[in-house]
Amino acid sequence: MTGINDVAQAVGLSTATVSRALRGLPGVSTETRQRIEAAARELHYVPSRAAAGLASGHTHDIAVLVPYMTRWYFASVTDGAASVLNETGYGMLLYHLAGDPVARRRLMSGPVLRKRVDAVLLLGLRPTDEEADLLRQTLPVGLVGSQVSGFPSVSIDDLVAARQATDHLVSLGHTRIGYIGGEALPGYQFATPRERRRGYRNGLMAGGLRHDPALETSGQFTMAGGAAACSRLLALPDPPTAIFAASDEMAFGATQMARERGFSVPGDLSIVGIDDHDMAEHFNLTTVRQPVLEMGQMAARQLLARLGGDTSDSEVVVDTQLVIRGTTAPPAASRLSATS
Amino acid sequence: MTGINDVAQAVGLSTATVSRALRGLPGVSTETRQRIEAAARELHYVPSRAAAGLASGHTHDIAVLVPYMTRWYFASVTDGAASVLNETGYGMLLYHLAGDPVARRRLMSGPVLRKRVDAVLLLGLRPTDEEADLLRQTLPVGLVGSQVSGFPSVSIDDLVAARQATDHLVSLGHTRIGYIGGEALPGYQFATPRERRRGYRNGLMAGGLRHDPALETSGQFTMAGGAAACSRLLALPDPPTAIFAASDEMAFGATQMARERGFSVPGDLSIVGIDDHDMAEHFNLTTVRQPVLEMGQMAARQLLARLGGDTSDSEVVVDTQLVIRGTTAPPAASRLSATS
DNA sequence: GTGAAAGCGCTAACAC
DNA sequence: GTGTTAGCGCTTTCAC
Repeated sequence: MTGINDVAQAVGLSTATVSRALRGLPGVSTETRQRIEAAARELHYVPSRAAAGLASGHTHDIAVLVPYMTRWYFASVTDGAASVLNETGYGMLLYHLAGDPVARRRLMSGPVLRKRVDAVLLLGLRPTDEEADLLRQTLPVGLVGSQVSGFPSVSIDDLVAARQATDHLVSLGHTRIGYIGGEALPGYQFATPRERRRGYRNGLMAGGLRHDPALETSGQFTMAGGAAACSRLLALPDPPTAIFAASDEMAFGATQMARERGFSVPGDLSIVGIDDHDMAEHFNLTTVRQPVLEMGQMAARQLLARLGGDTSDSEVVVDTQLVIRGTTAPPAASRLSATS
Repeated sequence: MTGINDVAQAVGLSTATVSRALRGLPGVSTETRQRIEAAARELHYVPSRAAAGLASGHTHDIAVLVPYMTRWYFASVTDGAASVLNETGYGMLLYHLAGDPVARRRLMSGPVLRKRVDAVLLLGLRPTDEEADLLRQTLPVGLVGSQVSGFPSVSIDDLVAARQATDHLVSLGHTRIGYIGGEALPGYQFATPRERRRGYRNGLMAGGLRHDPALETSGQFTMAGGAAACSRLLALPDPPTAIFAASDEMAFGATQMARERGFSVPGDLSIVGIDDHDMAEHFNLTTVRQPVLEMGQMAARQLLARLGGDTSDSEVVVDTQLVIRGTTAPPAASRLSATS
């Protein structure tokens, strides 16, 4: 394996100059720099990360911690982050923080990550206060999908997004609007499920509608869960004419289940989701779009900027947008009265 | 940050002994080992990977290269690999080899990876002959989803899987069987699309059926693509009574499209996929199951075994299994004649 | 603008 | 069973 020494000898300069030249540091004449770059390319020189890291204290790696790997949202954010990290020469170490709280504690508790990466990106996960304190002192941390003061983050306003969905249904004239939500992973306090439910309730209130607890159900953020939840709602004595599902995957399940039960969507039942999932267009689903891939990219850039010395503590809240497709319409009753 | 020296001083031993003890190497008395472990824990000692790597030549990191991050198959394999890697103390460096062939070349071409990781896992990707030669000489390489002689791999037999699906339809009595396939990413020669199509054709032949090129179409391995492909097939003058889709995601799209067009599934049209996707049960889809998560785990273990000195060159082919659910049935015609 | 030299924090021979 | 001693291949002062 060719090392920095080989390059230095090839051009008849010191390793110090080669190091500076190759990293784009100032204090190297243009001509020298070019000679060095040429030689490095010629020799297929690739610096050793271990050596560079040991000497400089920087690993050029970023850890990304995810609670789920196969859910579209997390895979997409990860994808976005990976693209900018890889482009800028950073490695992305991916950790799946599944059920195991021991692993989480070990990872989150300072030294492990500190010795391994330059920064951490938490997707969806909300650090506990204790973890927040620990991390804050050891590493730059970025959040996606949740906001914690003192940490840079990229997220949507879940309350607003839920309002956009609910308001849409209200404005169509629906008065019995069901909700399919879900719980945070035990031990992982996402704020998202809570906020979206709050948005739903606020939306009802703003529309002058009564909040009926029977219309609130859980779909566990999965398609099958959404279907089951929809099934329960439709079996109610006085079923809803519209459903707001807190994620597109649940909305897909709900839509399909409704049709399977003989309900027309949106004829008998309107359904709106959140995400604008890859498959949402295919399902012709009305939803509230969040730019997931871009959020991953932004978060990565934000973190890199921090590593570059930027100290601005930005908590970016990106806009969500109602995308009206074919699963929402005025309730049957109002259409009848409109035509009568 | 506490280093190995601090631990050594705390117990009054040399760093060499501490290093041996903490890595579980032989030649340390049990009592000493325990004292060292206690001290290390007490001091929250975490070894520096950079230093260890520089000294030993091992990074304890594994690179995982994927062509798509958000597709269920790849996310699941990655998930499986991550779980075993993380458990064993290895880091998983994830690289998204999207469209960019330059990035691919750079990564695949020896030194970059060699200086960075102990081994590489290629998901779905098939190295070109040139890449294969380069990689073989620099690093242990594992493959998932494709087989290349000389590399350990974990895959299914795509030909067999496709036969299982096709044979199922044939045995139900279908004689006009459509195929929804797809192409490999340009520049990424997966064998999978080709093999599955071959299995389809072989299955027809084995069933004594004529192969009609008009019944073969592409769904690009996406749900929307599968829907479009189904639409095309159903618009044919003499449409198929059954469709084999080379992936569940395409099968989902096809199923939904068929129903949207007023076809009953499986009444008028049977549909079978491959994968046993998370959502397959929800769609009640008949499919050929491959144990995706487990394949990721196996591949990771295989690679770790290699790093541990195991030289057996195993090309594991895991069994696939027909899972009969509710989207396949005998063709309408045969049922009519059966009751008449 | 360039070079010399001292580490970074471990591991691996080799000695005892 | 344990200690000593060289490095691993870079980066980083500090000189010049």
